[in-house]
Amino acid sequence: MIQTEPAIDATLAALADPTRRAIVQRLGGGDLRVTEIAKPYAMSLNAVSKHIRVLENARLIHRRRVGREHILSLDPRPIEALGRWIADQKPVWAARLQALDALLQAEDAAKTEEQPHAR
Amino acid sequence: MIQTEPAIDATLAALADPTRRAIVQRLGGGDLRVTEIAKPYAMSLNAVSKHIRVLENARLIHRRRVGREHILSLDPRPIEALGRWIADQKPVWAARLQALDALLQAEDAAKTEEQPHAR
DNA sequence: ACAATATTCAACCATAAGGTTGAATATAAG
DNA sequence: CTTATATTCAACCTTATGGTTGAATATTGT
Repeated sequence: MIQTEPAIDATLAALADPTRRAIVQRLGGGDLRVTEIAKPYAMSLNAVSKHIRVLENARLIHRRRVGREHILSLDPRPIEALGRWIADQKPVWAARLQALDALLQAEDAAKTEEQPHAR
Repeated sequence: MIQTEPAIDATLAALADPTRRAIVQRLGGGDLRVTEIAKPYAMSLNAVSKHIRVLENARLIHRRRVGREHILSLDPRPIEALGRWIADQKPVWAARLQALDALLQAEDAAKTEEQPHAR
């Protein structure tokens, strides 16, 4: 049964961009305004604004308006959900890891064999 | 210091697609050939072949040719690395979660207040 | 040798993603 | 009231993504 979890889709897609992942990390240290978030980046404020919007749609950050400033807070819950998804798979993977190890060793051996006492 | 981890980029981007995530999950049960992987999907074999290529480039699966068949094995290590990345952030987020809880409660209260003893 | 099977390559298409610039909006400060 | 600040909206551009179809390649079975 092929399960499609749309929430995790958004989380993964949002985190796949390095700029956005950096923003998430910075927000781990505390709330920031849009302009503050944008400061370290070479790109335009508008581009950062868009990234923020993506993170917001993925429910990774939460926006609260205080006057003209928009203050962003990190909401770690979707990432924790992702962590749980990964943790859940772990037992399944134990067997795969072992099989893979054997496989890779065998391949390396074969590759070495390929050029017999290479000059 | 804004750290950019290109390996994690690829892992996240590869997993962000539901088809690819399903493939990863199926491979958790054991190795499969390309055609076998493609079977449950409505899309063309070619499309699946492309997805497989993406997973391969992200080092999430490993391909071994046996005659005309290409046998794919899951390599869970990049996902485990992702799990570690998430686990590493966890302590940082504890504080954020608390702050967020308070914030959301306050907002709900404000929203309820907005319509005083709504009819 | 020939046909069938397993898979990729190549070209193409539509839409999404990430970026830009310039104008609009909302609030704050002089 | 006027100006400055914070932020988004809108339009546009380029490149990436996910999909298609048709042909090519490699291997296996008859």
